Amino acid sequence: MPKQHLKDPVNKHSFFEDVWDVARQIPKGRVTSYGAIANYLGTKMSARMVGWAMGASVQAKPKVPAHRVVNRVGLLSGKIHFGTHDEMQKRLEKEKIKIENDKVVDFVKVFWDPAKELSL
DNA sequence: TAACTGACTCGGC
DNA sequence: AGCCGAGCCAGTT
Repeated sequence: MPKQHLKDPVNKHSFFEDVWDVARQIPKGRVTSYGAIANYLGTKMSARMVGWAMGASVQAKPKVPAHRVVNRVGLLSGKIHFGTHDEMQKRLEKEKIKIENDKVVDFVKVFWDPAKELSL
């Protein structure tokens, strides 16, 4: 993870802020994918950076619901980055999102696409 | 400085 | 239907 450099990516408008801004708009009880966010930002090929930005979301001032962001198949690929591998699942279940075998049940139903929801 | 890695995704075989 | 390789951006080694 990035050390505290002189210029904090948090205060600086960057790709991170955009990702976090979108992630913060994810409705409760819904989830989205890294690719969906990347696509909304216009960099669909860089879905990796979205996930990487999520890793940096811990330093985001307004907390970012990173637990609502999963990979394209609804797999909780980033659960290990929540301290304990149960944290992400617990948070999702708290929002009435069922998790089965580290996957989001009814992923299609709870899926929230920023490119469609926010471009209205 | 160059090479590797990663909370991803898509297309080809 | 499942496995493999390529592209992406930034930070780390």
